[in-house]
Amino acid sequence: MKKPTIKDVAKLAGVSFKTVSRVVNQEPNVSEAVKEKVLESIKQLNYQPNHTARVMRKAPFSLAFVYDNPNSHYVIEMQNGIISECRKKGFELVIHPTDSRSDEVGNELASMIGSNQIGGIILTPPLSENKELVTFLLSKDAKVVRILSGEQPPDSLAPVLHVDDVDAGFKMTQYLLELGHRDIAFLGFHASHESSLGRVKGFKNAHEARNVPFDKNLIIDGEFTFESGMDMAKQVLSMPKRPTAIFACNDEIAAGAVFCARLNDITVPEELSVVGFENSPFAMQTWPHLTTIDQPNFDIAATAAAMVIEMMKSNDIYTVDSRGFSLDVVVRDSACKPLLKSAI
Amino acid sequence: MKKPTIKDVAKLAGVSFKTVSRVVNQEPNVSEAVKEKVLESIKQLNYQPNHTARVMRKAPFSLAFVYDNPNSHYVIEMQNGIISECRKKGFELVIHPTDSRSDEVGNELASMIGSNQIGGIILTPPLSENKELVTFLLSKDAKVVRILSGEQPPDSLAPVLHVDDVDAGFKMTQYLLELGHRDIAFLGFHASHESSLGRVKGFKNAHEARNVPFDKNLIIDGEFTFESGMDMAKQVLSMPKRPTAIFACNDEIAAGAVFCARLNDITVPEELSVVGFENSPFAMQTWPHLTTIDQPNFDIAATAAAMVIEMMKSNDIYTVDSRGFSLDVVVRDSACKPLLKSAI
DNA sequence: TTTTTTATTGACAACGTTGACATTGGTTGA
DNA sequence: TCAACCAATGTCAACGTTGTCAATAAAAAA
Repeated sequence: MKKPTIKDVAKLAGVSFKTVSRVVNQEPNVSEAVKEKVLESIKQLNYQPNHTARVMRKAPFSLAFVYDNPNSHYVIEMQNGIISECRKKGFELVIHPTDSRSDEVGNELASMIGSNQIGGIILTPPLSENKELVTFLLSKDAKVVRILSGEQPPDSLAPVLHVDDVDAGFKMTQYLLELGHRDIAFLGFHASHESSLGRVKGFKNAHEARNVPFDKNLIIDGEFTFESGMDMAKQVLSMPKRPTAIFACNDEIAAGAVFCARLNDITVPEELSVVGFENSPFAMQTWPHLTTIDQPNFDIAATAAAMVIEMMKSNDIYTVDSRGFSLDVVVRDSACKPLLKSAI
Repeated sequence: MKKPTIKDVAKLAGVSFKTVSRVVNQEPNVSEAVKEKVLESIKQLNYQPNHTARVMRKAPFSLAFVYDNPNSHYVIEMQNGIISECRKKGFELVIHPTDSRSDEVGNELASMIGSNQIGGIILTPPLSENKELVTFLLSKDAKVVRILSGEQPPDSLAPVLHVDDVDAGFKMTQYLLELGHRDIAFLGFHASHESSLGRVKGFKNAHEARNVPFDKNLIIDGEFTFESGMDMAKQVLSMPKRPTAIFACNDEIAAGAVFCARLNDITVPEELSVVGFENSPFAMQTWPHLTTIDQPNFDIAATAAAMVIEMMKSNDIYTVDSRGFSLDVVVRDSACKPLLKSAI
């Protein structure tokens, strides 16, 4: 009981296999009668076009999602967004986690492209920041879409889905300033991490917009992890003039900061407001629930997938436009008005 | 500048394209001199075998990872394990999240198999518990490997990677009993959830093995979520005879329970020990860090992938053996000896 | 009616690879 | 010396599609 081919269908329907192909591909110029007969035979034999043969004659129907990110929540949300779009369009997704520091990324991807498996690629930070990589992939005839944080990149190599970190950092800082905080620490600055650069920039901008001076010493370097969050909070909380609020560069750092505050008998939010960034599950599993920034990862990813697919389908120079996404503050319970100084 | 084919290489090396094919596939009976010449040409042209054409002539080189699981950490660990194995063997992974309650799963997968994209399938709970589905997939000539929790299934349809929940539940309960707890609540029983059945069974067995009676009312039904964990803990903590320990069916429930205890001014672990299951990131981001059960997801997944690949390669009836994985208690800070009753 | 156009269908090659089999030339064993 | 063998290489069909172009029949225009 072998898999039926297009020829089996043709034989059963009493037409040439080319006609069947036409019906399957919904090409014009097939008479209603024949079309019906063919469809009937297809159903009867439970025929399914051989995807592989089809790819060989036409173009790849797969795209790759490339990431180097320890944050499983982020990855899954992105992945799900991409998959949902792929399903709709009949494309397949290949997952490609990688180490952005290794030189192999390019070669690995090139080999997938070269072997005709992959037609399009979705790049997330920090890989999407690597222009050399993008140029290289472009030279291999792949369609590339980048998801980028931080500031809008100046180049137009490939479409960008831009997550406006500067604006989000601004909004969040503004929120804290409006609550009355004047000494806000920023945890998780990372010079090589584009999105942290953007968030810091928004942080600074918000201060300037309100004419609130900010202390550079309150911008702390660190990783995007819980442990690092603890360390940084420790640094900040032992300062002579202890800040009244912490702007953590992501929720894990925030969770670490809350944890550290608790270890030092500092109550959150009464004595210390802590806000996060990302709206990951951690935000809801810390006490108090974290006020944070929500990032519509699913939608971003789905849009990215739609773009790549569009680019793969219309193979001409026609370029899809870049898009920006703005993020919003999700108010929960980890930030409130600061206590009066005298009360501390 | 088109992609070079095997014929281009052949022309350059001055041999027939079949010989090139032999070199590429490392077949025997090629003289050293010729082999060297061909390899040289391959390098020079940067030739890459066309994966698609290869699949068409031989068998699929892709396998699918099918899951229906809201837990991103679990999914990513599994996924990474599978991918790492796929990389080694030159296989490609297709991710297939799905809704286990829908009837479409079978059809979706059948369509991937039928179209020659997928040769093997890795099924996780609860899909792996669905014998009908497994039988159906088997009938479509797919290689299937199941990852199952709970008790060893009696059938031998397809190889199983069995996670020994009963044993793990036993170990954890034993740990609590040894600490001196006698009133232990079990949060997160779910009749349709195989692994919860296994964990409860281990829970009961441990009590019986030590001749400790247990109260059936302390086994609470609920979902595997933070919110549900809070609800269940609330139920249990308001009982007249409040338990001294909580065995949560996963870390999220445990985190919810800890949270709930805190809301009720019950200190963990002094007044209430709470243990989790899974060793997810949440376990380290709750205060105190959760004592929990570690599940080697990466290894399990990698083994599963190795099995499917083995089955795909050796296409005969030769069956890969099922395997069991035992889990261990990770002792952290959320459980300790119970206070004397008089002290409560 | 005859010619031209158009819609429908089919024959055949091509995609890039591997499998089955044929050919060549050299080595072995009687 | 010659048959038998074997290693090395080549020829050609096949995999299941789609693209190109030709052939037919029907409809429209002359």
